[in-house]
Amino acid sequence: MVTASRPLRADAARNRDKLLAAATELFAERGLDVPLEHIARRAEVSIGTLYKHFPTRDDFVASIFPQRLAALDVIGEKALAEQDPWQAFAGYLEDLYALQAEDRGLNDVLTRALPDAPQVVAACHRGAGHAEVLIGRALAAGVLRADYSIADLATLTRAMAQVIRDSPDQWRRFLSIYAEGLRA
Amino acid sequence: MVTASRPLRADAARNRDKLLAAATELFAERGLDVPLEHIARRAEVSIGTLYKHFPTRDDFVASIFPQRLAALDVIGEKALAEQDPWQAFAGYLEDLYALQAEDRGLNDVLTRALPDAPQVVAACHRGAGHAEVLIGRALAAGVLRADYSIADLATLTRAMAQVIRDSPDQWRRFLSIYAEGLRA
DNA sequence: CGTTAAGTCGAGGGTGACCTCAACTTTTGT
DNA sequence: ACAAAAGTTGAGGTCACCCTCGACTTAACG
Repeated sequence: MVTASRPLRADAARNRDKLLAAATELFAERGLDVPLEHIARRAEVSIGTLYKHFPTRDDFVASIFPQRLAALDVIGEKALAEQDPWQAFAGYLEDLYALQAEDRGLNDVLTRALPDAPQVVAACHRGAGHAEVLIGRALAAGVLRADYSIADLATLTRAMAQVIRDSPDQWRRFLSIYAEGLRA
Repeated sequence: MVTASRPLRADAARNRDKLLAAATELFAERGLDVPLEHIARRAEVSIGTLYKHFPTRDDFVASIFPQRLAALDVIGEKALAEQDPWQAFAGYLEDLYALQAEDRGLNDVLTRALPDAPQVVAACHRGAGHAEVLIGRALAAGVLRADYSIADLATLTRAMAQVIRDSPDQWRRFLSIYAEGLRA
């Protein structure tokens, strides 16, 4: 079912872009819960227009985060390229949380129940896939505590989300302490 | 300035107790943000009566948490009585977060900006005092990483608050991993 | 140009939380 | 028993957010 609807009218395309830009900024600054009215205001567009283009909050998420989540793949590939299994895993964590720290919206996406946007879900699954390989390698090399699993990483991610929110200058230290506890 | 106001009328005292009971339950179940209307409803009292007795949310907190926070002193004393410095510190953490896990309201109190209730603030300071001694002892014994400080414990507490909320059955595991990273 | 489909606008209705206050009810003290 | 003081009540005002819809505006195309 190809949705080959007529292209947007010029003014509509412009407004859509302004909305997307505003939402991108505000999600990053304030998180996913920012009031939609704020987005409309920053885009200099009426609330009605916002709803025309993006009927639900998830429509914004679905339009914004797939490309943002591409960064997940980048750091995943980077980590897979690293030979030392511990360095690969630890570096991945560092990079992952650096991303979260930069973008409050990403922090929310990775923490809360996923929005029902297939592309977002897919990107997260790919990310989890990378993590699983990295954990597997580190386990095989005997450098990671033997009972570590992807579920622990999910827990850590939520914990880090909180730490990043509360004390953006402390998360690296917190992570490094935790990571010490991880070595075999 | 002694506020020797006349004692409460019988019905008023009864309502005050019902409100306190309801608030205690709901804070523990749902956290500090529970709507005041819910408290009134559970107490079977009108919203106006609630505001008569407790004009602000902090008035509830101030009436409820000092005794709840006495538990902090108990686990603090218990830890100070333990001879092995590592065991004392690690046991304290375990006990502290067990308290948090039992009571969503306590979790909130320990995590968020403190309510401006002097008794609550005082209890938290006493708790921090205990922790400071325990950290000092462990450092002196060389069993705790040399740069650990009370600020790290504050960070950990916020992280644990999140972990407890998201995965109440995982926090012990998470804590034990972190604690591994703490040993000297 | 003029028609018209597409798009924009914002007032306004809905919800849930906060808080107040004037009218009513109950306790208390004499 | 009664008056005054104390307490209770809930309707309703405020606010912030959600979302809709009918009247207006404008780009697109012949």
